[in-house]
This record gives sequence, structure tokens and C-alpha cells, in this order.
Amino acid sequence: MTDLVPSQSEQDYLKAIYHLTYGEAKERTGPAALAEWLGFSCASATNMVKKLTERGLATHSPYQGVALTETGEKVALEVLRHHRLLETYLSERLGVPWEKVHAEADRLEHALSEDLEDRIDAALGHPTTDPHGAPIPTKEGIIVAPATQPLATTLPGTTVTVTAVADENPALLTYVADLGLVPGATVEVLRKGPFDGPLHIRIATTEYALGEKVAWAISVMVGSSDASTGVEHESRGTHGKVKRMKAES
Amino acid sequence: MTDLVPSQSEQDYLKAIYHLTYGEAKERTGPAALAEWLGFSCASATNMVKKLTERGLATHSPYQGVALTETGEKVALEVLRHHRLLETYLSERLGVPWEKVHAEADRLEHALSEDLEDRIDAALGHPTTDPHGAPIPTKEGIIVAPATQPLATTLPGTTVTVTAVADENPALLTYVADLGLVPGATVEVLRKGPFDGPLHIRIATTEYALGEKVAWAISVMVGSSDASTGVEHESRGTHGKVKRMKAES
DNA sequence: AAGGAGATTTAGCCGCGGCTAAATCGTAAA
DNA sequence: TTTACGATTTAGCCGCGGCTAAATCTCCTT
Repeated sequence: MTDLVPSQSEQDYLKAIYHLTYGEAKERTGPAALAEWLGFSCASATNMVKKLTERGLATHSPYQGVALTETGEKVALEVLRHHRLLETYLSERLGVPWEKVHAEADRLEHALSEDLEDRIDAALGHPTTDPHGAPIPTKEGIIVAPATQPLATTLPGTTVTVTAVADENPALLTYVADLGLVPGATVEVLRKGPFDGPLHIRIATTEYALGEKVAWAISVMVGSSDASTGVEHESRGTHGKVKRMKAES
Repeated sequence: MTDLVPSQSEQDYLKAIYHLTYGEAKERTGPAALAEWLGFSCASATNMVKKLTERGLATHSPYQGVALTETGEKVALEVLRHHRLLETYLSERLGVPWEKVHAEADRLEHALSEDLEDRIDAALGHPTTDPHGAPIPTKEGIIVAPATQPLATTLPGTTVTVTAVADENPALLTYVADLGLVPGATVEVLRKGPFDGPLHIRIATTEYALGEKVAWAISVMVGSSDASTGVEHESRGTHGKVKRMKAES
């Protein structure tokens, strides 16, 4: 019998595959995207993909891309739960600033026991989203993804509510936080510059021009009234594809 | 230039060397003791000792035993600080039971950033001892060791105060906690059985007979009145040897 | 249909940090 | 003094998870 529990590296790859498929509305990814995401070489990614497939955590045939199996996705969601619970705890209880919690959680997530996970969850009152607005998977591996879209694709003239901000980039986080572009904020989309031009928005009474990268990192919910239609359930085994979040963490 | 920061394995070995020398009033240890402490083979211990010596973290000549250099001890004390701060935090803020905090902290200590260390330290109000009574080194690598002795060597007829309990063994911790033998408790030593016989003690109004192992795991402070003579300063570079704690964590 | 660029895979290397087996040392007992 | 045993060291192996270089495949363009 091979090791029952995936190694830290394996967990990192599973998390990455999850991000690159479920996070971007794609079915499968390739080693190149994985390698870039993790900062490794393509060859390393291919090797690990082969190993994960042998272990039954991913499906992969040569040149056909990778996807997670049910058990692989389950592992990824467990790691993601650890990550987002830690982010929330560090932010709420220890005052770690917004833009730093991701890096801290990345190092701590693999050392978190089930028992501690439960204690943190309880201490926080069973939170459903992390400080960046990303949903926290349940212990059973169910993740509730709000029906959102990137701010970048929002039609000018619309007023929207920010639900989440991708948390990978500290500098970007600091920048958008300064603007008040945090989950819950209301934004009026004014107009879009030509081609890759800036997106003009208004927050409260101030206008800003956002670059492409920033506009894509922000998830928004259209309208602001009806809460019940704002979420859908997404779980392992779901057949009908639902709109998934762009925001990572 | 070699890696600036010791690997997790190296840190574990440094911590072990610290325990086996400073923890037991010995000057040096051998690979055998190290190997047993960590659960590795003697050969592995010898290898690592050689590497630590090359890195300037330990001193070692063949067949002469190992000791930490100043910088090695500094690293060990940093890890120990992480460990004991985490123990305290987990116990105080997340309700992790006494006998489990050691194992949790062992996994988390290597993933703790300096920033988080400071935040935890501040959140706890800069504690000086962990839940088992062991002193927490300062950020500067100074550890204040109370002048204590094992309960096992305490003369019958004496009344002493428990200062610390070795935290490695969960079963033992549960046992002594049940008896009320926690830091701060007052114990009257009644008599010692012959040879390896039990140590009879009284806590409050109840009498107990303790085995050798338990009696050695408990550190006590003789008398209970004068606090100023109860501690001494021990720091890197101290020449005069001071009585050091038996309790580990 | 042919060519070529980029993605993917394979082959083979490396350091880390475990391991066992075998050689060597040092000491305490005969 | 010799011997034997335990502690230490050396030699050499392994899996993990990175890497580079080279081979191969896919697909898009010409």
C-alpha cells in the first residue's frame, strides 16, 4: 500500500490543479500552466501529474491535460478549507494585514491537524468566506460559490457589489484596499477605455481608472438586492456547470 | 554560499541537541542519544551531526560527542521559542488540551514567521512560561531557567511547589493533571520506597504513590516563599554553570 | 499537405535525508 | 594485557522532488 496521505508537494499540485480548472471555468489544464502557477519547470509538473494519476488523485492521458478525480478534488478542498480558515483566523484574531494572510496560510495549512481545524472553525463561528471574499469549503468538501463575474466584464452603467478579490498578489491587495475596493463595497462602472484601456469606476464619490489586471482580479455580484438568487450550490459530482469564481486563495 | 536558513530537519536536530545537553546538565551528547530521541538510526544522526558541524552550528570531532555553537544554540532557542509560544497560544486561545499541545506545536513551529511570532507573543501579553511550566526564550535568545530539581530527588519531609512537567508524553501528562500535579501545585513529599519503589506524596489532603518515571518528569522549586532567589539568568555565553531544567517541551 | 512553434514527455542528473551493513574505535571486564 | 561489546563512523543504497537537455507530439499557419 502506498502512502495514505498525500505529501505536501502533492497537496500543492492538487490545489493548483483545482485553481486552474474550477477557478477558471476550464475542464482540464496542462503541465505548462501548472508549472507557471507553482514556479516549477514543465518537466517537474509532468512528473507530478503522472504520480498523482497513478495514485488515483488525477486523471491524465498524454497530451490530454489533467483533471482531478473525486478523491483528488476532495483532498484539494480539504487543503483549501485549511487555507481559508487560517486566513480568516489570522486576519480576525491576530490582526495580520489583508495582503499578508495568504502567504502565512500557505505555510501553515499543511501543518494543521483536523482537531485544530475544528477548533479554529468553531472559534470563528463557522465562517463561510475568507477575508478576501472567497468561500470556505465545508468539512464535507462542499463549496458554495456565489454567482459572480469579474469586474472587467461588467457593462458600463451598472452598479455592482464587490464579493471577492484574488489574494495572490500582496501589492494588488494593498492597492485595491486603499481604494476601498473590498468585499461588500459598492462600485459604479462608468466606462471602459479602448482596447486594453482603463476601466473607469466610481466608489462613493471618487472616480478611479483601473488597469486590466486589477479589473480581472475583482469579483462582483450584479445588482445588490435579491440575496437568494445570488448563490448556487456547487459540490463534487455536480453535473450542470455553474459560474465559478475567479478569485483565488 | 550555503543556505542561510537551516532546514526543518536541521532545526529538529539542533533542538534535540539542545534538549540532550542543556536539558540534562551534560556538556555533549552522542549520536546514539540523538538518534533515540528523534527516532532515527545512529548513522543518520552521525551524518546530520557532520553537516551541522560543517555549517558552523555544532562542534564535533569523531568519538567526542556533539555540542552546539553559539549560532547553533541561537537557532535552537528560536525554534524553542516558536514551540513554546505556540503551545501557550493553542492552550489559552484555542482550548487545545494540555497533553496535545506539544504534538501540535511540533508541526506548526517550522511554519511560523517572525511576524506571526510577534503577534502571538503580543496577543498573549509576552508570556514567560508555556502551559507545562517551561520557560519561553526571549527573541534575543535568552532563557530564564528557574532553579529547580526533579521531584524524584526531593528529600522526604519537604514541601515543594511544582514548576514544570515534561511535556513529551501525553499519557503521563493526562495522569499528572488528573492528580492535580500542575505548575503551581503544592506537594508534600512523604517518603520514598526502597530501590525503584514509589515516591509517596500528598497533594491537598490526598496521598499518592508515584512511579520513578513520573517523579523524574516533574520539576519542583524548593520552599515557596522567596521569589527573588527562585530564578537565575542563563544566557548564551554564560560561564558559570547554572542548574538547568529537566522538563522538556 | 508541409512546416514550424510551442506544449508535452522522456531521460538522466542532483541534493536532501532517511536506511542497512560493515568497518572501526574505546572502554570495561576477563 | 587481551578481548569483547557497544558506540561511532563509513560506504553505499533508496525515494522524493526539484532540474536541464533532448525527443516527441499537436496544432496552426502557410
